[in-house]
Amino acid sequence: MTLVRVRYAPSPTGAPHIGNIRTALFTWLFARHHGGKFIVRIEDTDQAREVDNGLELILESLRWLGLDWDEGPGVGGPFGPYSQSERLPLYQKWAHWLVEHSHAYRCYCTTERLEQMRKDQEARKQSPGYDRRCRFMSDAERRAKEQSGIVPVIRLAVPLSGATTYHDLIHGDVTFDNKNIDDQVLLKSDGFPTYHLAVVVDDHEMQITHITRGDDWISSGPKHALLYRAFGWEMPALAQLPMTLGPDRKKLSKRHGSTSVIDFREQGYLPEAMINFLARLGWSYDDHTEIFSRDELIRLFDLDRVHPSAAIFDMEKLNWLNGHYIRALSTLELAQRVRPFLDAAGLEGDNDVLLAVTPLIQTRIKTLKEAVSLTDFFFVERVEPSAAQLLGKGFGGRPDQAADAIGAVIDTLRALSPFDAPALEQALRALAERSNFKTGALFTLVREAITARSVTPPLFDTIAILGRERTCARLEHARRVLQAAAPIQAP
RNA sequence: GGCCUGUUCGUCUAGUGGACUAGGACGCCGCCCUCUCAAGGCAGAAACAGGGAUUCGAAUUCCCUACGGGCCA
Repeated sequence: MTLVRVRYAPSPTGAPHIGNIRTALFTWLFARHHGGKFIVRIEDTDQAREVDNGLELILESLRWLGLDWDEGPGVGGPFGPYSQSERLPLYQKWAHWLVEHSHAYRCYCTTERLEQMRKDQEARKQSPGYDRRCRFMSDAERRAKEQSGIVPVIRLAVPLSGATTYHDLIHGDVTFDNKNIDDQVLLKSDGFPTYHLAVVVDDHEMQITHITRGDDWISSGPKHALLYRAFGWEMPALAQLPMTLGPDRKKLSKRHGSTSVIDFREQGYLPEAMINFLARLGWSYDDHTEIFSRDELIRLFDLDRVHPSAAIFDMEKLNWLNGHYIRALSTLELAQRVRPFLDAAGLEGDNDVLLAVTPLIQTRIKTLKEAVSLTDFFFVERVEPSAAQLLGKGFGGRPDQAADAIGAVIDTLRALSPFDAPALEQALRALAERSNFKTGALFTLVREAITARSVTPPLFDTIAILGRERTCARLEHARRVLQAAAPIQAP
């Protein structure tokens, strides 16, 4: 069995989106499962669409997910260079080889002529495609064109009849009538190859054994099959993987909000959750397993269990998985991963406080970023609940009563020892009973007073971590807010 | 528009002619737990796109239609 060699071949046109990176994941898993090589090749021949830091965004995405590459940018390898822009002479050589062997020809048509042709075809409701005017030129005509200074493009000479079939590991045999295949441009007049030429030459030169790509390339397959045949090269196995669609069933794009992998990192998703989620989008192992570690995926993944139809990106399921992986972390690990998000929010978290708070939020957050809104009140000096917030439903029309309740809580806390969660719970429940407050109402009041939020970690743990002094200071402040809101008492 | 491709609960999927009263997961609904919110436990609703054909028997094979998607402009 020959060594598996597969490649991920992105264009540096921006941060890779989730569908694109899933193809990378499937490719990487396939390589690792079979003990083969995973190669990254940069398809940067379309200079117009390139983005400045495009390459860095690609590598950053791969690194974050832990998809390491054996050959490519930064690591080199025996088949370099790994950027197509550095391989132009190679494409030119093979393009001319094709012309010499009559599998391709020079085309001198101007863009104006091609546009006119296209318009005519449209007007006549014909399917668009090059009309092959330059394919059957006499040598004299050709020489005249050359002498007039026109720089030709090189086009593939597609057989005029018959059909081309290629095999796809996901879709089976795919057949196209040759009459429906365009005489595709292979080499542009500026000497740059088109995708079709470059991908075939590179995959062959780099000894790729399996081509993996999105199935939006299905209709380009015959051109590639024809090229392999013309060159006399063996075509690699082909697996055209299903697309990822947005909730509206359209090809995933920026229109669907944050779709780049980097965005997900910034929103607080874990790479292990992302990998698990992406792997299960279009692939399954059996009828019940949902959670897969990276090692399990490497062991179990193969192309034969990839589903052929497109999959819709399901944010809810990602959230669930992310929550699952967050819950599986140790306290220390979770605290370490949360820290950068606190920093980004401008909260200087005391380390001991963070470590104490982390277990309280572990089952309550689905993303690391959510830790910020759930814990920020621990890391600021004071909070500012409004009177309306404090009163809530429990003390609806009675600010005076609420203020008295807070006073009683302060007295209780001042006298309490030890100042820990069980003691706090016991004392405050006793207070509620003796003062005829509903526990829910009292606890909600205290919660709002010390956090200015209606959703928080468990109250007694929160108070214990906040400490007696800060808790009482916040309660005093809340009492003043309530007193200010209370109607003037009759003398 | 032409060509190609796909179609099992809302979503991701299991299913390769009889074990299917179609299984699991997310989500949803209800109950339990409960200081809020989660997590957790239990229970529930929810799908073979439609029509033909093959077969004793079809989610599973074939054909047609419909719909979705992609590519070419």
